[in-house]
Amino acid sequence: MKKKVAVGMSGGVDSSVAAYLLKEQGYDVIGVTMQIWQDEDPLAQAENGGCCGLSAVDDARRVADRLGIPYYVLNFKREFKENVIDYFMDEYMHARTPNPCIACNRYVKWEALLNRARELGCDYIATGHYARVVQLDNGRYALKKSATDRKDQTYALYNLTQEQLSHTLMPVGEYEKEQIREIAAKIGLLIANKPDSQEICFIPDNDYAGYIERESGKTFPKGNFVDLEGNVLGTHKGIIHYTIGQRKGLGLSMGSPVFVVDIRPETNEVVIGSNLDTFHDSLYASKVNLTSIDSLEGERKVVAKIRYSHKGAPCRIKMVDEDTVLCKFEEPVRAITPGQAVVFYDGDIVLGGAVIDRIAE
RNA sequence: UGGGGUAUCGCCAAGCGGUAAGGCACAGGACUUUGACUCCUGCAUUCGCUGGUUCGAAUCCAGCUACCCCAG
Repeated sequence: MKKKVAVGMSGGVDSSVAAYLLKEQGYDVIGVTMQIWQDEDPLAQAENGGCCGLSAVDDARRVADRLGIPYYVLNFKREFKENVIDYFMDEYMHARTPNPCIACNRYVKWEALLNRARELGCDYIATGHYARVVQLDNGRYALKKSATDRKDQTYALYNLTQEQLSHTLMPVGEYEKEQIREIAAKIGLLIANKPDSQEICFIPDNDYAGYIERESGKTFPKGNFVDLEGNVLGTHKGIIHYTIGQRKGLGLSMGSPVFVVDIRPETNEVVIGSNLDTFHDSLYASKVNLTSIDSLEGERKVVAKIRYSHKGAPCRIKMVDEDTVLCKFEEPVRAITPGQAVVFYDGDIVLGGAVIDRIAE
């Protein structure tokens, strides 16, 4: 009996080719698109081209027809609202910087989709991510970096559970992006040259601060920009507009570039410093999720990424209490940002990750 | 209202008679399944105002205006 797999199809190249590859590999494939957008206005939807996009359904359905697989649109609006949008807004309101894609992956693309897929009789779910899942000698399922250094999405997937990983297929992780586009073109998919998704999919105009104000109905008071000595440098637009390491949009003309080095919600201050002031060499992170190992004992040397596009930096990690890990870098890293994930790598394998709480001294 | 000084892009600032540097900010683009960072491009036909000298002035001269400092 063929194993049955539900492929999350966004209408993009990667997930479309993923469906094709799985079919070629002999799986019983069904295509599904997760309906997560909140706005029913077709005009607003047409604008949205991201991974969760709105041209998504048309494109995905066309691909499914082409591949000859069943296709369904599943409604995950509630799950997306509760686990991604609400979390996103709440983090910014607490002067932290969320990563909505990580939350979406864990709770919507995997948790919710896997449950629904099982109801449809599926053994696995699959996506078009550039990452691989492997089972290690210790029996655990781990994420492995994609075959190409140029595009690897394991960072955004670190928070998946063992249960989720054990029912996950990511065939695209074995290929280069160019190869995927070539395959798409070869099998006659119209979306072969569709641009990669980018930016926050549920905020089409990219004005996330305006979005938070509209959706929450709250306003966020102006406050002071201050330097590290406490001198007032100007007025900021409200704390939700800023993140650590930010340069643009401050409107501060200091003669040399200046950056956000801290955000203090208790005094409504945004602290400004030089580029050098954004570097620190250790951090505390909590909500630890381990993938390749059962538990983290003692100190361990790993490479850590502190944001999606970070190349990674060598460091030593150890647990300091039940759910907090201390990470000490060999060299200072730029803009350690509360709310962002820190993901630990042992070679190509994701050891685990956690959410950054604060800089450690 | 006696004397001295300064007035160049939103901010800082080169320029010193030969036809407006640069930095910051800002805008647009690239990059990017988060926010950022980074990179690329753009950004004063005009130099407080009005006259004058000169082939030619932001640069010299005169008057006016504004601000600053010292004397009051």
